[in-house]
Amino acid sequence: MTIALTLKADGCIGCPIRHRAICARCDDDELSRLEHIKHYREFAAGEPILWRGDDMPVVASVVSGVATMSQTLEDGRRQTLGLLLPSDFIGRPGRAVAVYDITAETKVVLCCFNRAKFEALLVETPHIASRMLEMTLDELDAARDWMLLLGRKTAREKIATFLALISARSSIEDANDTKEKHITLPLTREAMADYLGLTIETVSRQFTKLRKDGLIELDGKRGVIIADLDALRAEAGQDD
Amino acid sequence: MTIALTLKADGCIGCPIRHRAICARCDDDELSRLEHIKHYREFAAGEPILWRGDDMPVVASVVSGVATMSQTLEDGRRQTLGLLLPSDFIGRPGRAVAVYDITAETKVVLCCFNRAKFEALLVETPHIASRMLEMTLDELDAARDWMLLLGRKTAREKIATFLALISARSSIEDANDTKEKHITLPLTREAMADYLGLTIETVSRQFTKLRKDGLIELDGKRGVIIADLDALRAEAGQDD
DNA sequence: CGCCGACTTGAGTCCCCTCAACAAGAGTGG
DNA sequence: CCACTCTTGTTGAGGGGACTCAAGTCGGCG
Repeated sequence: MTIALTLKADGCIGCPIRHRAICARCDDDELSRLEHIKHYREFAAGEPILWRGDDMPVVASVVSGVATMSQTLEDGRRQTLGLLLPSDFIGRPGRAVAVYDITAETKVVLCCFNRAKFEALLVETPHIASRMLEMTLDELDAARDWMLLLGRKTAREKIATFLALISARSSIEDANDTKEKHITLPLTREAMADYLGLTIETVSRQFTKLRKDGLIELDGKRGVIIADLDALRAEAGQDD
Repeated sequence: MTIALTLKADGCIGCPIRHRAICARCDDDELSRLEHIKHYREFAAGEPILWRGDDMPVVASVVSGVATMSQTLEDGRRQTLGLLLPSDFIGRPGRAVAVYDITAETKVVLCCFNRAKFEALLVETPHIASRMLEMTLDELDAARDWMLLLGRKTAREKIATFLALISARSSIEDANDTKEKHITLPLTREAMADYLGLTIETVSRQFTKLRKDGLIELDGKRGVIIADLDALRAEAGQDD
């Protein structure tokens, strides 16, 4: 809710997501135009960022932290539709009202753009429009891959897939590629269950089983040491 | 495999998907440029259109018929990722190799464009690029809605959702809005099972149960009479 | 007529869910 | 420092919904 003061001078140069986000292909001129309509917002872990039905005066890029996008049935059954990691985009051009809930799972910093002004830029600057299309197509592929997991994979395969995913994601940041890999889960058991289409108890049981089978070790609530990444990937049930 | 001769003179004017497909916003000039790089292809019911790993020299719009996009695990478990109905787009700009299988479920006619030439048009004509982005965002929403179904809905809710979907889709074409609504399923039981993340037996059993509960009547293998659409929608488990 | 594919129905099993109790921290305040 | 609470996670027992395996039905077609 408070303005983030963590990014020095708020400059796009030196921004951690400068080369991966919606602005990735912008030249200096385009970047300065974006810079004029942007502002940062920060959310605490667990804080709702957006509810379905809310007005969306802004679109945004995730600068740091992890958020989730989810959808809920009348009786409370919830399905997380995707993780929102640094450089991911929130909001849809041309849409004034949110259709999904967005929740900060850790402390999250967003780089927000006034929606109307962003839409104008989208029309005027092909570099933003082409990047927008590319990112949307990537998200579509990710959503479709997740449909296979939700529709067809077993609980064990789901957990293994998730761990392999987090492992791959954290490799981008950490360069240390030792055999035994330590990762920090960005989600609670409940958030993982919502993401994987399981219950919290099943998630917990599968973690225990993978530990007893020697594939992983647990280090507190959020720490996981992946003892054998290849074996874990084999458990994930690859597509043909 | 054979060139379609069903569309008179192959003209875009009078094309059944002229105002819904990727070309929806094109002016006369843009349309004639598309017209120069297009050709029709026809596939029989059950025929594979594309396998994962195939080269994709073309992108295409579905002109008529129903195709499915699916993904398969090593051991054969298959998940359909989406229906491809008239006006839907096949292929991804910038991608030379297919990542999903595409199968004709009924006789299908495609309007194909050379991929390289289409990509050039995408850069040059903003009307195509903006429509492409809009269609991709719509597909992303549809995929996310389906994730809720796959992850959280019961078999009965899945079938009810599917029937309501087909009913809504066929309403666009048929104007007759009688109380008792007759629809023709575009998929076999097996294809429905793949789409809904179920087995063929469970699909069959749920159809029988809905019939015994008086919500639908069955008319041969492919015909369904929806006795009470509102009740069916209530069974579909709406989101909040 | 007989075959074939698509569909239905039945019996039994299993994976995951539900309900419940318990454990392990992390704060909080006296 | 410790008692207390609250949140988060683990583990157990039992049940149910969907799956597996198997047999039977139906309609279309050569």
